[in-house]
Amino acid sequence: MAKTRKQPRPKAETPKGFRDYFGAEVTQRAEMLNVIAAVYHRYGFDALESSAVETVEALGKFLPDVDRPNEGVFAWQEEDAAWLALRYDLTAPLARVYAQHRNDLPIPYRRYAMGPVWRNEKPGPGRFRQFYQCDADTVGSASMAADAEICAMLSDTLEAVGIARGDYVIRINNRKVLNGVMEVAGVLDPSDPEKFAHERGIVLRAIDKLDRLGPEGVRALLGKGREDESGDFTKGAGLGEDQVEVVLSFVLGKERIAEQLASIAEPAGKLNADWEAKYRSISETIEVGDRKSLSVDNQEFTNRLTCTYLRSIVDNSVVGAEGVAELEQIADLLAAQGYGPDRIVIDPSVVRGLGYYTGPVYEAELTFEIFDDKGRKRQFGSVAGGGRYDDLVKRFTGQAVPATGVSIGVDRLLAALREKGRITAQEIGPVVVTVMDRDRMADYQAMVAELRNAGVRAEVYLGNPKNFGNQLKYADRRNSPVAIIEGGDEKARGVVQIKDLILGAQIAQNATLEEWKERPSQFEVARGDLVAKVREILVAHDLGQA
RNA sequence: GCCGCCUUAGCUCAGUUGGUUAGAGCGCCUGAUUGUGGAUCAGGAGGUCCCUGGUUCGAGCCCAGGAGGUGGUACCA
Repeated sequence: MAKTRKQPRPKAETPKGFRDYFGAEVTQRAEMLNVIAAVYHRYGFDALESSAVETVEALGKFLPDVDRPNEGVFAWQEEDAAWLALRYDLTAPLARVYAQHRNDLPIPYRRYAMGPVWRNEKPGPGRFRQFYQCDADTVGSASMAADAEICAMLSDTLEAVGIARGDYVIRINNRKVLNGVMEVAGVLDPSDPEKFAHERGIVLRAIDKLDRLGPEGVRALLGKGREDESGDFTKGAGLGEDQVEVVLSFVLGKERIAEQLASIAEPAGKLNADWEAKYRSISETIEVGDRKSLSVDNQEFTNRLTCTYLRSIVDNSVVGAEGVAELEQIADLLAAQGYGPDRIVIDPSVVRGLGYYTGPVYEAELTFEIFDDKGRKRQFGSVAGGGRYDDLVKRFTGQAVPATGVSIGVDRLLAALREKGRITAQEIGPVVVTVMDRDRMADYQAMVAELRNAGVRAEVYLGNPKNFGNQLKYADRRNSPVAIIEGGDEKARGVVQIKDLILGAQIAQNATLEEWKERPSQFEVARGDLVAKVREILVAHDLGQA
């Protein structure tokens, strides 16, 4: 016989950056998507499910001067030479859908969308190449009310999925204010927008890193550059000291205001008298840094204060002043609905993705502390973000269409809730009906059918029934709450044994072998009472409805 | 992309100046118990020491290159 060449076995592995999701991970995500969608829907947004594949052209991801798409997208070339790609977010597809169907869609068009997106990037801890997003956007409204509404909705959504008020904060900034600051700092010339574009990029990225690098790190990046611990040098924006100071006074606005509140003896020279009078009155009644202790009136005041402060910086810039006015509008609209700075706060250090945003930008951050396996403190970054992008649809239609929206990173949010202990990845298994007599399988199937009809998750043990112990081990591994036993004995007497596995585990914690062998967690009931007893146990463990 | 660290059993990790047959804990399997999971006890299986080459009488250990992982940094529509 000819030797058949052994084919090398394929290695069973998930490609790097991807992962498999099991049991509770899948159901919990689906549940979370439902909760989020329900809030979006309640706010008047319509569902939209668009194609997962887009033309690279529609995504706008062709590299400049090259006929190849941007790395970072999963793309491939069709035989007719067209490039297709997996979507990398849900916003670009929305712009395409809106442009394509605009004659049939209401204006404004409000839609929500959810699903996986793909990015061909270096994966990191908690960063995958496929992940779920859940977006809501309003296309065709330039009103700040649209932006304020998105922020309010984001707040509601986070609380709906189980993030307690005070465990998160939504921070708002405005790209126009940022541009105003750039103008004042001399890195943006309104008459020549292209000039200093490179420097502005560095400045924006530097601001984005305030969290990680601190004020001094940002200062270095704004100036000559910064060397990190590994000796790697990052070139800075090369700003002069005065310029750096302007940007920093902006970015650190939140802290500066707090400082000023703390020391009434050192009022800020730049701020006007009106402001001083107000802050004098509130600084006597609040603990600085403890936002929760502010009364509602004063909370509202915090955002006003920030606006006043920002205006003092960008006073000489037209777009800057416009941006501040927009922020004020949003803050007022939110305050009128009762969303104060304990939930939504104006924070000049928010920059966000830099790309297509043209006005207000928002970011939701979780504020509770979590610890990793090694006990180190870790911070959860942002779990949601968004903003106004008034130019995205224009790429298709040539007409400016204002739009604003938000995107929630569902997987990160889930991970956060798990780490917080709000939900456990452990899934409760089904009730397991054990098989004592192989030829009475029909009896066992009948039991399981009764349980299922009563709405109880249940299954018959389908493995090799020879070793009875293994059946209970199986139930244990499945994290089953209850096991059912009906041997010849019980059958003859018309009863069944019902084993409360959760109670059993609890008893075993500190029971002797003898006590355990007594089987205090096992109950004998009449065959007819099977379903009732099982439900009773489930209810006792808070696992089912009565 | 750049810099550092790491790679030994399913998992977490020991492993002496380079020396015979490479270890532990946990997990897994079997039995004590063919009708009782998680406890206890006894036993057992499980290894390309990341790969390739080099030095050496001899390499898990030393050297070179490569791969993979990880941390930092950069980029991220």
